[in-house]
Amino acid sequence: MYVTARTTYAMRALVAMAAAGPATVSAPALAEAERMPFNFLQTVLGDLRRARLVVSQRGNDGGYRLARPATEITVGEVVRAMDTSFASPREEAGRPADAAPHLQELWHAADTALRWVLDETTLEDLTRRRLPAHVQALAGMARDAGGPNTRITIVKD
Amino acid sequence: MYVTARTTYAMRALVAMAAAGPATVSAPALAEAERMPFNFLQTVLGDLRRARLVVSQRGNDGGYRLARPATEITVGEVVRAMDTSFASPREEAGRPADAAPHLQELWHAADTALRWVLDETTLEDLTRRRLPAHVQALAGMARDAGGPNTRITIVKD
DNA sequence: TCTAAGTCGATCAAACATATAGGGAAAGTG
DNA sequence: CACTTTCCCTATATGTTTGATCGACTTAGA
Repeated sequence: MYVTARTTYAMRALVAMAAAGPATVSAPALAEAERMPFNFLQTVLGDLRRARLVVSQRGNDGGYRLARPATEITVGEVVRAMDTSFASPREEAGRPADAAPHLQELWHAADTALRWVLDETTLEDLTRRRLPAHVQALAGMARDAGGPNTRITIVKD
Repeated sequence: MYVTARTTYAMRALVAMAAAGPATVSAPALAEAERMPFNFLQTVLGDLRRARLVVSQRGNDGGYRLARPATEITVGEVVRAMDTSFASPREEAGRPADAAPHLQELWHAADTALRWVLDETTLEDLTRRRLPAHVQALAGMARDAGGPNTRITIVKD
């Protein structure tokens, strides 16, 4: 229940591409700018390409760029593409337990809450540094909550 | 980014205990009722005990019971106690990336959204089968969303 | 043709998730 | 006390994921 390094690397690379506009950005340039291990970043970029979130250009002056406008790529989409834990073999394990029939409903609610944030924030929002209003509000709540309580942390980066 | 089997086993066991009221429930009884692998459940119950969410009683007619009223134990608390992925070595990896300074804020918002669901639902809510209003609303959204879109699935069970 | 750059696949160690097994310790019961 | 029930702890096994590295191959442009 956390965002993996893979995913944050992917997000950072994508935001960098969004910032570069229509120009291609080479993998070495991305690794340099974001201080990511180059070889690892390459495999991440390969995943992004196969997920059709970016397109690549080989040869001299090649590199990567977004496959679609930054306004049309949501964070949720990226997370789903990168995080292999989705639809994992663990998924189909249990039948709905008799003693806790409402657990399903609760997990669905949590799922929806998460999508409410991640599927409504685009790469453009991140580059323009203007998150959707409700996302900003939630982030504000997190800041103000104060106390050093343990928390559910899907936070990463 | 999914709820582990450990956590759902824990939740199911806890809901069963909440339903049993002040009486103790033995590990074999829980394993039977919930169809969980007995040996594995034992290690889960040990974790719950060390997290002081349940208390145990040995000997004849012993077993486990909630350490506090079901109204005072939230799902978020249980998830935090069970999911070892929190505060993992992955946590401290990266400094806030230059190119994506708002990513942090976004993850915080997602975190808050999740807690908004999980920290406001208690074991009592689950046994009484009456989830908080906003949680019900979110669950409803999930049902109505319809389409066979891929989704962020922290759903498990 | 030369070469910079992306592409692909193999490999690897460490951690984690999901179990299974078994021996020991404690708390009641007869 | 002996006995049973039940919890307690630790070790082992297996498969998957994560994070990372390396090297050989292919493509596109100068």
